[in-house]
Amino acid sequence: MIRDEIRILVKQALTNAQAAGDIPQFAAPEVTIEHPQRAEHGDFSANLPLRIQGLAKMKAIEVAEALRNHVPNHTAISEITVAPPGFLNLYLDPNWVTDQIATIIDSGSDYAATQRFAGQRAQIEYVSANPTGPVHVGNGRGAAIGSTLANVMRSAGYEIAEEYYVNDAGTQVSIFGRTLYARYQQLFGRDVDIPENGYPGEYMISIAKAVKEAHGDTFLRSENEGADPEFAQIGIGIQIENIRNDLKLMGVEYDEWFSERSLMTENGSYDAIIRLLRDQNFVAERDGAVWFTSTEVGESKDNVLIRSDGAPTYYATDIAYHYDKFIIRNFDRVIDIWGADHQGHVSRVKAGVTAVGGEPNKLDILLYQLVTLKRQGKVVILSKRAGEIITLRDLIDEVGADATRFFFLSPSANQAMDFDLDLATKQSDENPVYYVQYAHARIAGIIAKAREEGKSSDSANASLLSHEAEQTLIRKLLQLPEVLETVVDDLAPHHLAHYAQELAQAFHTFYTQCRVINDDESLTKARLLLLEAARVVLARTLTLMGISTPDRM
RNA sequence: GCCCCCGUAGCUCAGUGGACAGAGCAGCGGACUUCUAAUCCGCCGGUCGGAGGUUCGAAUCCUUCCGGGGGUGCCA
Repeated sequence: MIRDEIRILVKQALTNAQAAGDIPQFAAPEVTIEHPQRAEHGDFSANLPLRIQGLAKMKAIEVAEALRNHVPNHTAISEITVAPPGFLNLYLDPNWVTDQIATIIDSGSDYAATQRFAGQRAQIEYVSANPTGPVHVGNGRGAAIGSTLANVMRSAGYEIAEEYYVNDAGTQVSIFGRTLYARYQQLFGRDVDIPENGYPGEYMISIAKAVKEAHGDTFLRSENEGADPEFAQIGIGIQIENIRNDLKLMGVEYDEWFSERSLMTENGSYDAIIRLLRDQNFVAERDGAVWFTSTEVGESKDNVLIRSDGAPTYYATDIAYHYDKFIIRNFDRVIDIWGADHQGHVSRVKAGVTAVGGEPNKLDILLYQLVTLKRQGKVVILSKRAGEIITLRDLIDEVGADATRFFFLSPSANQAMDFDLDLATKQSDENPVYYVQYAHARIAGIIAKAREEGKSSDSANASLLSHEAEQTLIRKLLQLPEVLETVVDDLAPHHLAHYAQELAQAFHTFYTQCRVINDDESLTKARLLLLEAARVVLARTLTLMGISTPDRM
């Protein structure tokens, strides 16, 4: 990308200036190139002179002058200026800019893809909500972040496995099973109550009905007997299918639904990590429970692996799961995306991973802050225990999948988020996602009309595109590679949502100021060419976000 | 108590070492005989929570205080 080329030019300028004796010798720091806020400061700027003025024992402005004289020629750069207190400002050549349109169109749906991480396998685990109930709104945020990050990382060359960890073992599942069995018995006329800490939601009745439909009274036992152990798993299976369908509404589909139970059966990772921890004397028995003495590896406290009732904790199976990710499947990189309510779990999972032979620096745990729903300015309480919960499916029904994803994607992950249902529904015309999609629809409309009129971009002369709005739009198109790099390096997909709005804005401004189909045949051709490039980049941006690209609205 | 996240325009948020701090919404004023007005243009709006410090330069880094959220289970 052009920013990288400019970075090399500036670095070379320093080397040249030092070789020429205009700047003293010293080791060059990392060169950073940025976009100045103000257009009169150029397309790119380097603050290197300010950074090295101390090393050079020169005034920054003099360093800048010396550097400017030694920047190698490059077809993309038409002018370099020095600005106080010591910036080097670089201006793109308008003809080089218009030449890039063809490159963008040629790349098509691969535009801004790179091979930066080619050959590396990364696993991204996200949502992983308990299969004991519906996915709620907060899980939707994880879904939007995770699937977008997966898309963008794939475009950077990673081979990505998207995965949902199914907590189909443990305490919550047995409570689920007991609740479901009570509902199941009720369907056969028995007067039983759901357990005290059970799941009161209506959906449990639906699952019970589904079991009854598929299996009849097969699972009905005598009154004072508990349910068949398999019964809960059948219910869990049904609920997983519901979750899969709900997430699919948002365009989220996984490569793997990984069963927690399997770790303790055919997978074997659970036994493996217990053995590994024992072999290293990281295990102690206290109060009838088995503990990981994680204080020995720097944790603030020890953690239980096996409860006094013999059941493994979530923590133990999570270590086993990560053992599977790192040791069995040997991923080069693992990214877990969790809600901030799991924040206390981060450090001890890393400690566990380290203790069983994984490399904690290959594990990134991306936390997103919690989502609160607001309706009529009031917070809607979200709880599986409360009678009325708003599920992800409800939200998508109300708001639509595209707006849901865009809303979840817009704020940075570590910003707590209010999802204003009134804004997202009643005032949906003002929703930014429509602004972006409308730009795409407008482009599609013009291209279709041009085709009807027999006009095309064949043998267009792009250098005619000298209008300020045209140049601004093309320069914005050229920024997508930079945005994607930031998204991957910072694990911050929200930048894509902001870029999408900036891109749409550049287009709408162009649309207003520059009529595409006009009396000047060669200008029409050139602008149609620009439209094709804009469509490529806009579609690419929306597709990476998992948002549709309507041709009309 | 301790740990994590946040505090930027009336509201929702970008910006996390650079130039005069930005956008959307809201408010005010303009622009449709034109390829979609779900649009565009202009105006208004800020002690970047407070105070110290580091730096040529701080919304950004450090310290401390205040305020909001989350965590601190033999739940997940």
